[in-house]
Amino acid sequence: MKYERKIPIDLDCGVTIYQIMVGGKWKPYLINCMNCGLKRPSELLRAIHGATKRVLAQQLNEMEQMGLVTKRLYPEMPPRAEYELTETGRSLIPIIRLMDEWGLKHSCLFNEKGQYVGQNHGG
Amino acid sequence: MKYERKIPIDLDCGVTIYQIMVGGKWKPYLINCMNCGLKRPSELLRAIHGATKRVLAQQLNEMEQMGLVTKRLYPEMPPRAEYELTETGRSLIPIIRLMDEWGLKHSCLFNEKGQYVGQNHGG
DNA sequence: CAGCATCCCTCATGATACTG
DNA sequence: CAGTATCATGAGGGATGCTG
Repeated sequence: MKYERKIPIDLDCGVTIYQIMVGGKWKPYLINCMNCGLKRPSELLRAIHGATKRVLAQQLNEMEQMGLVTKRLYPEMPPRAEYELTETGRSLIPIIRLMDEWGLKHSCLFNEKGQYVGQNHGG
Repeated sequence: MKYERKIPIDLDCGVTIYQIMVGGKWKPYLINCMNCGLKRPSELLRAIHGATKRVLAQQLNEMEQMGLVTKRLYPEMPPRAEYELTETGRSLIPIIRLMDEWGLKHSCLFNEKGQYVGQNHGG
């Protein structure tokens, strides 16, 4: 098994489990993108601005090992791959949806450069 | 040079905002702990196993700047401080609760050492 | 197009010590 | 007890190149 933890985790704490399984920087975005069905890596790469194909592939691998996504590889040329959320993966959608909603509700605290400005009703 | 602050953040993506504001390793735990009311740093330190007071203080500072907690410092000796969730901070509780529930539901995928084992080979 | 290996930088965090 | 500065580290992930 490739996925090992050096530090023993606290199994009583669901947040810890969650962070291990969905903690990667891009996993929420990946889950979001795959919400609407099968996705190819190139699609995901285009959709998720700022990520490289290396990280996406890596995180997709982790998610596959964790049982969050399934992978289908077609033996064609050029190759084609498709990823899809498993039921477990889909069960994360509501959480990520909440996160997204919460974030959007507070996006007014940031300026166009993405810097935190706090209350910006000053004019 | 080549490595600049990668963030211009995507304000259209709530997940990004969320990760900026609540992305620290210990912030969910802190929020959880403060759910039941005022908390002193020493309490939080005892409650959150594995964290050092340095990180907790740091993340509490960030959370205060972000408007997630308020801090009350008593000019006593020895000093006393109390942290409390703001309304914004409390609005995160449902999300963290969901994360916790989700994680607990899948904690069976890990063994006692916190290593991922996939299918739980029962008892 | 998909996947992996390599190099190496950055950042958050851990450890420790000091101040008030 | 609370808070901060300093130093060390290691894991994540950005950039690039090769393979089929």
